[in-house]
Amino acid sequence: MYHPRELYPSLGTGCCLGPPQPGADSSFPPALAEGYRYPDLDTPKLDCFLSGIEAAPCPLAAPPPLPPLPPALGTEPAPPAPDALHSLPGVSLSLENRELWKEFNSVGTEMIITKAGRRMFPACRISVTGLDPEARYLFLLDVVPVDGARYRWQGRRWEPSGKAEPRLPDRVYIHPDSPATGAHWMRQPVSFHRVKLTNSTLDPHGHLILHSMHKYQPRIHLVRAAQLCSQHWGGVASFRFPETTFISVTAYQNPRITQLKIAANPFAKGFRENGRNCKRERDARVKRKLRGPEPVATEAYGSGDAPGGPCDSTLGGDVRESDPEQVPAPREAAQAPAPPCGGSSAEAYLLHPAAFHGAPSHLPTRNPSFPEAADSGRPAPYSAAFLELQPGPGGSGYPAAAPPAPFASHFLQGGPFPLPYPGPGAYLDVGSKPMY
DNA sequence: TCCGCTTCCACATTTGAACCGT
DNA sequence: AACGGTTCAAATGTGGAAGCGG
Repeated sequence: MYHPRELYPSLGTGCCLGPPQPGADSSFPPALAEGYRYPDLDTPKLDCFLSGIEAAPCPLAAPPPLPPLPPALGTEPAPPAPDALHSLPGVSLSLENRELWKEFNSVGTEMIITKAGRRMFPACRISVTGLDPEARYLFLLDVVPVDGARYRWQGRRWEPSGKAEPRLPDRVYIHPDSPATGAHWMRQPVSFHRVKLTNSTLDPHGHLILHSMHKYQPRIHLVRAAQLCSQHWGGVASFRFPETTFISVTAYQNPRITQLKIAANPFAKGFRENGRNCKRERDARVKRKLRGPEPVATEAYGSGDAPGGPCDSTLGGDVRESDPEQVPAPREAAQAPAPPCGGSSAEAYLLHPAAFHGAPSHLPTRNPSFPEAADSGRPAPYSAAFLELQPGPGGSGYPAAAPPAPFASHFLQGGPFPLPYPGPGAYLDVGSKPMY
């Protein structure tokens, strides 16, 4: 485990990362800050994100660089701990399903992206320790490009193939339990399994927008927030797990990844060797179609789960069955009274309909009046909309496909703040990168 | 025009939430 | 209120067609 103070000694111990406080000096050019603002929003409406966050004693003007990302996929064993940028002393995160991620990473993880949005699998499943049980925090996730290259599958491995596409607006997924107390977050693992990835630059749902055939790195951000709404800032911790690096694709390139996904993802059960959608079954269906209707005999295979049958699974691994991510908890678990974050892992997230999917389309965007959540840790059942920040007239100054910058850079660079708070489970655009 | 790469879409199947009746 | 069955939306990878550029 890397301690943040070791990674970022420049932060010191008394410095919190945060937006410029009222009256505080900031090196952020006012003109540039202006570029982040919504022309159609009244300033007071912006006061709804990260409100009540405790004042940072020492806002920083420039972000410290993250350590270099790992080299090519699968070429080097991932370090056992996340890299972190962090002003929350003592807080540490660990990747719950790290073994599964490592398995994918050893092959070269690929994530499907579609216009409608596709979930990540494996999902980031995090356990956190060291939080103040009484304080409240937000959990965020974003995905940043690893390098400035576009990749191509060369039959056996991924290789850089030219320059990356211009970087898209950054969007941040806000965990629907946010904000919740430290005790709440530490009670059980925090799952981001409902995060969706899309390649649609005009995506209206707020999914995280990625380019196909590019390498990305998910990051987890923890923000201390005393209340839901405030103009103050209480510290941030950003983590990334090198083994979660992936290449976005619109169709799987590496058949080994396909096999792993089918074997590990319960929704792909039908494609396993004993599934009715396995290749053998599909071929048989095609033949039956060509020959015309005839008595269907597929039931002879039974449920497909019977051991020793003609389609015995050879992929259903031990890891998968023991991994809570692949094995949904019994339905009773979801029905039983559970703590807000889900006494039984991800099941609790099912208590927050639509929240993980970002903002429902019928909800107004840029909701300025997100309901104050009582300290029950239970967020409102619906999220507000995501927000999209366009580059301002001053220009962002970011090169296309720039190397990943710390999430906190948005704040560290002095603005814009406060960000509009789109509500838990929604996505927040903090992008300042030119789209084209 | 051809070819290769990439994207898109319909499809069958599985899962789980919602609904309804008992 | 609890339970069980049914329905339906959402999720999965597949495979072929379409689009695009060299």
